Amino acid sequence: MSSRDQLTGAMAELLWERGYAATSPRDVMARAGVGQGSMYHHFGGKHELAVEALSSVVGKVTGESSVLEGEGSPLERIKRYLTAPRPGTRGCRVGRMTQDPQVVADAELISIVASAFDTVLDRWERAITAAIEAGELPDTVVPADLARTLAAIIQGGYVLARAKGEQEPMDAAIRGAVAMLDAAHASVRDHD
Amino acid sequence: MSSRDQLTGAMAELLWERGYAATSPRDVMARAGVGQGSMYHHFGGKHELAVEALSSVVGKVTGESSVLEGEGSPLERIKRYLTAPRPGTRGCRVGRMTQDPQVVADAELISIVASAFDTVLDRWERAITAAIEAGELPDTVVPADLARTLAAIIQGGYVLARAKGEQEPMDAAIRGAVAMLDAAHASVRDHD
DNA sequence: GTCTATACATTGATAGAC
DNA sequence: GTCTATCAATGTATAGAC
Repeated sequence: MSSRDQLTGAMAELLWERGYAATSPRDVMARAGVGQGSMYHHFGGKHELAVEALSSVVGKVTGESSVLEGEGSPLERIKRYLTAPRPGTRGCRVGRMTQDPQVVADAELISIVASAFDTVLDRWERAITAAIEAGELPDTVVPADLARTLAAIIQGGYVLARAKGEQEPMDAAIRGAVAMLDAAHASVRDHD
Repeated sequence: MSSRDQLTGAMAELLWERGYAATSPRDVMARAGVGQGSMYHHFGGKHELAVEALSSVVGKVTGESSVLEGEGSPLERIKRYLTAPRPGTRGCRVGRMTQDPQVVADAELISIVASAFDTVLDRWERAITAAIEAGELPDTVVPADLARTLAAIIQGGYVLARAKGEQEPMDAAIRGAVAMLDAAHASVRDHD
């Protein structure tokens, strides 16, 4: 693997583990196993390296086809996506960036984060719309709203898990969400 | 106001605006309008000052009686608490700390955060239990789970709002949550 | 109690040899 | 392309005068 790839890989890991502000070029070079000159040859500096690393992470996450667009009924897909395994205490690779003041102040970095959420929210919205059309959710539900609610539950689950240093709050938040979706589903069926 | 109070106040503000790692003792002293000697006279260092400032913030937030324990039916109180104004792009004073690697690694700081969430989650849980007993939510709902779901929606709402630099994602997430609670409520009534 | 001066490590970047 | 040496600025803390 090239020095360049070693560097973006190491930066991606460190962005996840420590965030942007807390990661120094020295940390990245040490993990990548390359010298200082190598890094400043391939990249203009920390900012440029982070842009490339974060873009790569977001590309991988939003590039792969989502469970939300897979097999099964819309509500099944929604619940399957919600209950997919998520190590809560490690935090979200993308969402964690929003709490880093240096990232939010950096137009280029925050726009990568914003567009990643746009992509995910769009998938949520389409799955929810399909669920309403399939009669699995009441038509009083606004897809754009519920999309943000469900995305927030995952993001907030990470916050709760990190606050306690345990996985359980994340899992509990997801179980509660699924229970609410089931109750909403029940409220539609009863009106048939 | 004493220098000591100026310092804790300034640190509390900066913890909110920039987090712990990104706040230097120099920043705090500048905002507090005191010299260096003054700070190191009152506090052992940055850590000690942050502990006092964060404890004070958490004390104020969890000390005041919550809307969750106020007037109205349990479900009304839950919805009123959810829809209380929250400037999303500023982030949560407490929740933001969980994404700061230096805070999570600091046993004293993270325990302040954890206990703040414990307090809030306990209030959520009691209100939800009361709503179930009042027949406003289905008894299939697990209070401890839904408490974490609703707390996560607020925390995740901050993340989405900061990602976009807008208030709207937070408000949308809350509207979606209220809609789901209403749907769940409907599913109970129909079974009467 | 508060101030200024100073110390020492780390950060992010540059210079220049190979 | 990669290395080591070095730099100016900043972060955190101490010293010592008043």
